[in-house]
Amino acid sequence: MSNSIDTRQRILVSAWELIYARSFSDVGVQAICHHADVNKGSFYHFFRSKQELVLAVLDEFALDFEQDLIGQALRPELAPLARLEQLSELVYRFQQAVAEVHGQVLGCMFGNLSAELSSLDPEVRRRIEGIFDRLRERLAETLEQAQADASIPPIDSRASADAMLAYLQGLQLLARTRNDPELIRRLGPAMLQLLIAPGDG
Amino acid sequence: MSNSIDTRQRILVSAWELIYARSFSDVGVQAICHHADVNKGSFYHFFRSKQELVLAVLDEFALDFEQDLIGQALRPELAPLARLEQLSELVYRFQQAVAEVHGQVLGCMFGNLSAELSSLDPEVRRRIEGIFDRLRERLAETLEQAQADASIPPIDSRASADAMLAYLQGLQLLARTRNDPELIRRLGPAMLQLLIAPGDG
DNA sequence: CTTGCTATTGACCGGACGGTCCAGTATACC
DNA sequence: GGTATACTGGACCGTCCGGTCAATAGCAAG
Repeated sequence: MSNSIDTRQRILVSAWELIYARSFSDVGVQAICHHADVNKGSFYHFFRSKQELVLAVLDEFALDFEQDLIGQALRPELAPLARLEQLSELVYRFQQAVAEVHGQVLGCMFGNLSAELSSLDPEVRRRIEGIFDRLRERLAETLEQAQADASIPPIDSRASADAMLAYLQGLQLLARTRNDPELIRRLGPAMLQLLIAPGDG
Repeated sequence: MSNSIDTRQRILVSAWELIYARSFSDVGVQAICHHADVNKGSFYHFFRSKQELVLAVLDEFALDFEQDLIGQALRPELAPLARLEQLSELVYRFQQAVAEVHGQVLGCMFGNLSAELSSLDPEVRRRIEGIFDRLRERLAETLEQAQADASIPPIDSRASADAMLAYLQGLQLLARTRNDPELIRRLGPAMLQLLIAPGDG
């Protein structure tokens, strides 16, 4: 039992690592099993299909991801705007570390999967949409707090959060395309300029 | 001879359409041939491999893409900032039209391919990097003209162009993930707020 | 009419794919 | 101990993959 949970977890971690480094289509079930030191029969004991696996991977690591984000950037003890600066810095450091390990900037796992699979698998698309929605809400809360203490003028916080989310995604995609994490360091802070005036939404 | 050029072109167009609607990995050579009404042997007469095909597709449609962009948005008769607004509007209209035809927002072909293949095929990554670089230069020129007529304060035009490019990519990716083209219409214009001060680059 | 090149056909290849099956093993509860 | 259940091992399946090949057709030049 304790071993079986571990097996399932090893599969999830292996899938995450391989798919992030390559792509969903490029990584076969066989390769995931081999990397996790598990047999195919076990794989299909825990997951009905490859598509169900990727859904489980998304659920699993979206949680970790949000925890990291809240723990390291969106910390309540920081001033609201400082949290956003910290977020951009965190994205940079993460991409930079990934690039050192893999020899390639890999961008955002969720963004990559969305680009690859959104038009092929509606369920995958919806999961990633959910992840982005929750992140948007966190950003919007932060922006509302910044408005409350008058650090920024009144804005449409949801729209602004969307703009910032899009910008961060775009930066990571561009950094991946250029294979240059420094782009994020230089341009990330401009995220704070993406405040959207309220009204016409 | 005239027929053979046509065959090659049909393959390119089919590949473009299918890969854009699905993904590179999901579309087989067989499917492309069938869609183009061409035999596999002919395919491999014109292209050494599937990877060479995708490079040819990128070269072919990057040109069309730039022509469209210059013809419809970056028109010299418009004021510099109006060109940028037009660009965002053009992106919106394109994604909206695609969504109507396909029933799904598909985002930017180049961004999608970069997300899927950048870590798998360095040559593909480099091509898309080149496409983005040329677009960046166009944006930077426009921003310099806006500075020249004092529409905007002095900025780092290359950095600002990168930021705007990233933002547009991010918007398209988010629109794809949400399957909602209206996001681009609402948030696109904020692109103009992404001016990066000169100096610390 | 022949030569030579380009374009086309479609059968064919080995291998990898996602997925199935089931016998065997470990574990937990009675 | 017995028995149900969760898990593992690994052979096996049909299908599709990217890619090859030899034969052929079309055509221009001599």
